[in-house]
Parts: sequence; C-alpha cells; structure tokens
Amino acid sequence: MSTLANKIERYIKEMMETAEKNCLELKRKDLAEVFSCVPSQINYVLETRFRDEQGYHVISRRGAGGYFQIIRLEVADNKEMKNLIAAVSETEMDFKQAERFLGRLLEEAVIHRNEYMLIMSMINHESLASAAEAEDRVRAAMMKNVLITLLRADY
Amino acid sequence: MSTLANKIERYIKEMMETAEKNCLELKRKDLAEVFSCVPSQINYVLETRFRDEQGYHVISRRGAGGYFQIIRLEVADNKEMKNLIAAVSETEMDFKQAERFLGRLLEEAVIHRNEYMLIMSMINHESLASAAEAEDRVRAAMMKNVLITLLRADY
DNA sequence: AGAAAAAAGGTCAAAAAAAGTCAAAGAAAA
DNA sequence: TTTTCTTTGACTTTTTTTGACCTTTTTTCT
Repeated sequence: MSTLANKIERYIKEMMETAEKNCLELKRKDLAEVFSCVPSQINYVLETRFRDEQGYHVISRRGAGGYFQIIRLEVADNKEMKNLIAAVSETEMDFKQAERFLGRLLEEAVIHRNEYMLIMSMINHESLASAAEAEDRVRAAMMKNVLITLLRADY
Repeated sequence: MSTLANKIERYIKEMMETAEKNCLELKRKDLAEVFSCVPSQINYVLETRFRDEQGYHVISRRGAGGYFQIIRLEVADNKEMKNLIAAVSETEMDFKQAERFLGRLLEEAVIHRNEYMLIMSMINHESLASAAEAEDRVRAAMMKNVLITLLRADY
C-alpha cells in the first residue's frame, strides 16, 4: 500500500486535471480532514512533490479564511523555458534535484518514460560515484547537455 | 534440506513467474516475516541470487512505505549477454570505445537515433570533464547502467 | 478604535517506519 | 582443517508521520 503522502499527491494532481485550469485553491485544514491526518502532513507533500523544479508553484495566505494555491508552470511557456535553462546551467546538481527536474519533464511529456529511465540510470549515484567530490558538477554538466539535446531542432 | 536462502530464492522466482509480469514489488519486512528470519537475510538473497549479471535488477526505497522491486532482465538464457554485462561492469571506457559500442546498438536497432544522441551527449568529454582522472571509470559505470536499463523487461 | 479571541497556515524537531551495511558467529563443503 | 557460504544482529540512513509551538489575518466584543 502506497503512503499517505503519495495518496495526497495523486489526489491533488487529479484535482488539477479535473480543474482544467492551471491553478487550484485548497484549504489545508480541509484537505487534512479528507485524509484524516495532521495539517502539517499537507506541507510535507507540498514541499516534497510540488516544488518549483517540479513544475508547480505554491502560494498561501495565513489567518482566518486562509488557503493555498497550487499553480502549474508549463514548459511550453517561454519564460519557463528560460527558467529551465537557468536552473540546469547551475554548476552543481544533486541527485534529488535532478530527479525532481526530470520528473517534471516527464510529467509534461517533454521526455518519455524510456528516456526518463535511461537518463536517471546515467545520473544516479551509482553511475557517478567514482567522480567523488565532483559528482554534483558532473551531473549538472550532463543535465545541461541533456537539455541542449532535447532542444535541438533535429532531435 | 535446502538452505533458507534457497527457499527464499525459489519463492521469489515463483512469484515472478506467477505474476506473469516482469517486475515484482515486495516489502523486505513482510518477506522476512513469511520466512521468520531477520530482514537482512533478504538482502543476502538479493545480493547472491538476483544480481545484474544473473539477469535481475533490484531497486529499492527506504523509509516509511519502503519496498524493493525485482526486475527481470531480458538476458534469460543468453550467456553471452550476461558476460557482456559482467565485462562492462568492470572496465574503464574511453569515449571512442563507448561510441563504438553505442554505434553497434544503434545499428542493431536496440536503441534509436534520439536515444543515441541523448546518451552520447551525456557521456562525452564535456559532460564528464570535472570527473578528471575518473572520467573513464564514470563512463564505464554509466554504460553499464545504460545496458541494464535497455535490458529491463519493462523498458 | 483597540483588545481579545478565533481561525487559519507555517516551522521544526522528534518519533516511527522502513531499508541498508557490515562484521561476527555458525554451518557446510572441500 | 581450512575455506566458503549462510545466518544473525547491532548500528546506520532514508523517508514519512505527528505534534507542539509560532505567526498572520480576520472577527468579535467592549
């Protein structure tokens, strides 16, 4: 059985689909009630599954009548493309970052499942272990080249 | 009487058959309970009987909701393939060697043009430069993982 | 208007729930 | 009797879940 965090993630993503809009507004307390869990569990899900690198942006308001909004950032969007390139041109990238980033490309169908698996297998710690302290730098360079390749007109 | 390790091995392989799927997901703790042994016994079985060279690839996740997956590789009876995996696992590989290897995979239509481009962009010198003297070892590890991924029955 | 209460959401660290590692002890084989 | 293979358990690491305490915003009551 999948974890509670996974269920909440799926629930939110389904809602987003159904909404047929790129923005979803929810109340933390209500959502926690639906899953009968503590409210901070919702924050955990947002922090681990709905970060900017993953293609979602979250804003919230406290106080009575508070809420949070999840906005999906589309790669198709030109501005987002620039963000992507900027992100990937960072000099270091740990595995988790790369995974979130690739998860996003997969979700948005920029890459397909097989490409995802292939890339993941090449950037994982096992592959890069011999690089020692240079691991995150190598990964960043690889990710940059992946993006450049994906953007090539003849890909 | 056969050893416990052998029984667990048979049990897993039977499950794999029955599942009529190339991928099996299990919980280490549950399996240990079935055989009333310590959980690390399961790791022993996986390490000695389900290695890549033996035609199985294992992936796992720790933490609450953790599990492991055993994926069958399509090498089955193919001794040559198993040897190839073993060979690639050990070596260092410079760019030219990797290029020839990938070229063959492309010719034999194991991979397609896009995959070829993607992989090449990740193993080239530019990507791996920061690895310094470890470059060829990193490339070999990457190529091994590429091979494993391509052979995954669920690829 | 100002103060207090209520109604949210945020943070952080501890507890819980897995899985991994490694070395020592025991059993089997050579 | 060495050597190799198996079994066990103490300790580690990772991921999720929970709860106590904090901050912000609105509402209600003098």
